[in-house]
Amino acid sequence: MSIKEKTETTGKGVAKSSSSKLTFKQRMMIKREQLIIETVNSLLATKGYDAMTVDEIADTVGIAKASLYRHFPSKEALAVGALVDTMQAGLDEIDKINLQNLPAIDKLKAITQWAMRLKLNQKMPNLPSENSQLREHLLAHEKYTDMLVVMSDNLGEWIEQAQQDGRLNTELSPLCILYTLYAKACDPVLGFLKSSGLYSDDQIIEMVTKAYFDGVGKANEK
Amino acid sequence: MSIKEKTETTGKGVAKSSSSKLTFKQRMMIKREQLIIETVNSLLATKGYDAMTVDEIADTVGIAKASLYRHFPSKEALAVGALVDTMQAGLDEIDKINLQNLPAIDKLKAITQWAMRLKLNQKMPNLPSENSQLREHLLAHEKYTDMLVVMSDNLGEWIEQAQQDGRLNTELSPLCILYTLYAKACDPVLGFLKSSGLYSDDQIIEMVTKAYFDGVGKANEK
DNA sequence: TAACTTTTATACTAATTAGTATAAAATAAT
DNA sequence: ATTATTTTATACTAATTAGTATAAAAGTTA
Repeated sequence: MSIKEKTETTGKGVAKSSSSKLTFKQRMMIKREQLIIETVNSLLATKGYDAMTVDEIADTVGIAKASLYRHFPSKEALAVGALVDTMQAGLDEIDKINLQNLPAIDKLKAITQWAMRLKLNQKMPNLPSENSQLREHLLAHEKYTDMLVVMSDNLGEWIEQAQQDGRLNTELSPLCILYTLYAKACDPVLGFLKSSGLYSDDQIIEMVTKAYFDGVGKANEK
Repeated sequence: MSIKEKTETTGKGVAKSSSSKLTFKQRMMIKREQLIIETVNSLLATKGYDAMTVDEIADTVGIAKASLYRHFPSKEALAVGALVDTMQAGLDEIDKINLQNLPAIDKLKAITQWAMRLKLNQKMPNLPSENSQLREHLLAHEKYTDMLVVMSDNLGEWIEQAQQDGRLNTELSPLCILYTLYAKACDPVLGFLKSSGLYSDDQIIEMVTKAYFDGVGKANEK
């Protein structure tokens, strides 16, 4: 590889390189990297990290394994890349929601439903289990933890605002609400309801949203 | 092994053998099998099926691997055994709750909290992910699916009763409520809140119960 | 004590899989 | 057309791990 046109990718984001004009090759590189990330996310969503194999990723993307390792140096880097990508998508969505002038409670509903739709479409990677190697790596990955902090800060503001607006249960600590919100992104209920075949995706999202915000108990004589 | 005192175990439950009088050896066998199951459940709770190794199980229990394979013929059988055991514990708990004369809504709260406490104590095995081999095996295992049906029937009755009592949200289908209830048994929120170090187990259970039944939204001006 | 059974430690196998090496094929650039 | 670069297919390695074989040690029964 010649030095003068080093493509500088491997999950670090080609888009951020100095020159804003990209060569055709670089654009292809980005495109393929996106395809890889999507594939990994889908596999993480359906099989989980351990059961997902690198050969499988390469086959699904439709490139050789060697080419895969040209983008990402290891299986873990692939997974971290996918998780970072999903996190970035979440941050982008938060920005988008912030542009609209909604009450905080509706912002919270919007981001929750965005995450649930991702999960329903099997694009939301499963969280690595508590003792996994991946978990450690992820929490050691500065970019990821930074994004997590930014996201938590944003959501935290919404939560506190919604509580001040009297639209969120003030008996629950903001932290507790934050965590339950994150949990919606990996709620197995969505998959259960989907596989029952009784409901459309929209119906499922509506039901679970209602259950989450209004509770399953009867307090809803609005 | 002599035929006349074949111990007849490997997860099928020694207790059900013809003679009600058990030899010392048989009782030891049962005791050890319980220890194995507990260990597997704990490992399934913390690491998940894929990351759990058979050598690890043997080491943790404190017996040789060969002895482990005398009880269970495979790693999958170990996991299924553990899951069946947890399911049985749930059914037992349901029976216990049914003996008390509680309103259906309180029965539902009781079983939910029982499951959450198990999860908090890392005794609740993680559900196998959607595409896993284990999932298939589990759903092919008649005993397990039978138990699942019995449990669902029981919980379903409670749910419908609670709805008739006007204590459960009737806008949600019983199926939806059933699934959200099952999901509480593997809710990552419990682990998050615990690792925050801010709350006791009881506080966590109280918070999550409140969030679940009353909702995070503000409808609770009782 | 002697015969028998079970457990253990150890070492093995066979399969899987992350990651690498390499040479041929394909693609791009001059 | 020729040269340089990238991709691919293939085969390899080293590590892990489920499951088995075996012989010695421990324990049980007569």
